[in-house]
Amino acid sequence: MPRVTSIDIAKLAGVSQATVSRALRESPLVRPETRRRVQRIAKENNYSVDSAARSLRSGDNRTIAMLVREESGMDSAINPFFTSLLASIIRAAAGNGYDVLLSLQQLSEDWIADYETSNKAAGIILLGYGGYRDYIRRIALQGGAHVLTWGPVVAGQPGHFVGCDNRRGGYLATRHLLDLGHRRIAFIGDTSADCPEFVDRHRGYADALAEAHLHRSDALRVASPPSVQGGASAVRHLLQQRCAFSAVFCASDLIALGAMRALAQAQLHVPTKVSVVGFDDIPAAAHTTPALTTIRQDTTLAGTVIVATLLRLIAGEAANSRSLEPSLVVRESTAPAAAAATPRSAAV
Amino acid sequence: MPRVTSIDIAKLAGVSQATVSRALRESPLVRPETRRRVQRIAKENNYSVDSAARSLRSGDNRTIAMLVREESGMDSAINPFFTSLLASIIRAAAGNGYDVLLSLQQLSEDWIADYETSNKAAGIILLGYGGYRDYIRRIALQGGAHVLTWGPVVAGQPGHFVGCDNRRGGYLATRHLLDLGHRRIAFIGDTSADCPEFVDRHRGYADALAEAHLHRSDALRVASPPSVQGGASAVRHLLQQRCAFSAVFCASDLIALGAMRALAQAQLHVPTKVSVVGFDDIPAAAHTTPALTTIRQDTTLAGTVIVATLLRLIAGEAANSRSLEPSLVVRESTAPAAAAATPRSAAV
DNA sequence: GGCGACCATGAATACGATTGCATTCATGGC
DNA sequence: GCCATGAATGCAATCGTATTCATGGTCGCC
Repeated sequence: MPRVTSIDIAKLAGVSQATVSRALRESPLVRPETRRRVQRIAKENNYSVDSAARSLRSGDNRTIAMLVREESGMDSAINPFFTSLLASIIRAAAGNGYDVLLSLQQLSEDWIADYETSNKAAGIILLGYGGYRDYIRRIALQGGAHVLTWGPVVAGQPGHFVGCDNRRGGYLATRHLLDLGHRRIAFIGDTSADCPEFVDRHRGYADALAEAHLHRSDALRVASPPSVQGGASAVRHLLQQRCAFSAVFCASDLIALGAMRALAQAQLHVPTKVSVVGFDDIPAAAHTTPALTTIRQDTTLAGTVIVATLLRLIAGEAANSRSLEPSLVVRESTAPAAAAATPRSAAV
Repeated sequence: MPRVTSIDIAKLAGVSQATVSRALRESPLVRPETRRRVQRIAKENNYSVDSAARSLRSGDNRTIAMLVREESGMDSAINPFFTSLLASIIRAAAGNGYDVLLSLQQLSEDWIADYETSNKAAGIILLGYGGYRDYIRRIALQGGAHVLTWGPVVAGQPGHFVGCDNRRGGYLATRHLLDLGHRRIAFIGDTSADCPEFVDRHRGYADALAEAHLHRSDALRVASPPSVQGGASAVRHLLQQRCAFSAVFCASDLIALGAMRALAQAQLHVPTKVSVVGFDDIPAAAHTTPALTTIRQDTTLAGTVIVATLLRLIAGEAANSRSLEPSLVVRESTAPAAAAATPRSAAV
């Protein structure tokens, strides 16, 4: 069956096609009575404006594209933190009348062209591309596209960013452990440039240690991919090294989940023997046993800010990068340090 | 800056706009040499075809819309099983040259119109709408839209479905527990019409019990929302009732997570005191302590089948609903029944 | 050498809506 | 009684691309 067009509606309503268009866009130019009649007839005939035609003619596009980086090593699942963020972004976008196009393809030289240049989307959100500074810088300097990246805000860096204040988060986590009396606090997470978030979290960790006049030991710092497996093997590594520690700050909740699992397998009870703090506050964090103490990133707020900032960019207005404040959520995985019991003695 | 159009490229290449269009679409009508030159110039000038114009003129649309139902009670997170499915669908769609528009809005009378009638998408995938049979039936009978629903396949039901054979899954789970010697096996999950998946899983459970000539006790069946909290309170309820059981079949992994948590809190060790089986095989299932034995739904396959079926629908070809085979994944949360130790005696 | 076949290209049009401009009609002021 | 005013509507020109039809040139073949 052929598509119903505004011309058909015009005929049925006994008005011109122009009037139909105006009536459906709530234009004050058309008499309220006429407007309602046209709208009624349109609805009765199951008509709705062709978005391609509208977009072509009016030149405005009501969709934004979102590119989520796939952890190559991970099983096909999307990082749960991104899932929350993604949901919140979609909601915020919908609230502003925007649709969201979701893609998981690798960020490539052509990606921007494929989406914004081809007018599929009015703007682009990048999730998980914190490590692609150079690429993002190039795009930003080249101009022409509206790109917003979720990631650390660095002064002077070209491009637009919304992210969490990871350094502050790392500080809060470590400070919490220090306040509980812990002195030998391990840090698990990859601090290579691939993930600048983790670098900042480690900085916050170092800040807190320095503030407490504690020496930071390299033996207590274990690189790890941001996955459950990564966290588990990092803890195993730590135990093998027979390196004493009473607390672990994990650079992400997934790592923390793995760490808790490995600790349990080594008969090191959390939190009595070892305290664990994560980062992100993914939904699962509240449901582990024991429930995970962690640094919360408010994804609802983040989604709102991300969308608001991107829309400002699209509208051609000035938009600042913005760093969001994380907060400490104390649950069951942390407890005061027991003076005597060091993991070394407890470890097999 | 004004948009670069195919006319600009035509001028630069010294050919007509028609030739540009043809060259970029790899038309054999244009001489290979010319084609390459045009493509080069297009790339150099950062040009790409305006998708709105292309879609309007050619009448074909390369995006599909995906509507994911939000569990109203849940914290804003998307059900992790749907997350996996969603990722797999996006990948399959991309493999076929389709973009995916993701929406979380409530399914409403206008939703179809908003998306397919307005030509935003060529087809629609519904996730989590298994309970909306009536609505889906109406849409199917009304025709005009290409809708594919993830959910149980029911013979004679209008509309197109791809889903898991939940009854078979329920059977496999229960059968596994029976094989381990369990006789008092609880079922946790909502079996109201809201979630036909769960109804079928319960049927499979009943099948297995009947096959083993066991009497099915209503006391062992606890309704529960499909969430971690739901699973936890269901187990607490069961324990309060002082109803003996040595195994639990949970209608979803999230429920199972909650169940395991509640059992741990009640000092009932899994799997030595109580065995637990879940359903879905979400990523977290492999990382719990103990790791969860569960019924796997192959999301990668599901995504492929969903997209393939929908594309067939869009192409106007006949497409059958299809039921996918689930499989049992044995991990650590199930063990042979200990003849003596019934939870009743162990419960506080 | 002439004629049709064929290949590569260009000119022109249509997709369906938005919107500037023209038009109509009623009204009111002088 | 006539023109200026303004509200409501219609006309027609776009938006950028795909595609049909026409055209010019090349080639093969008798």
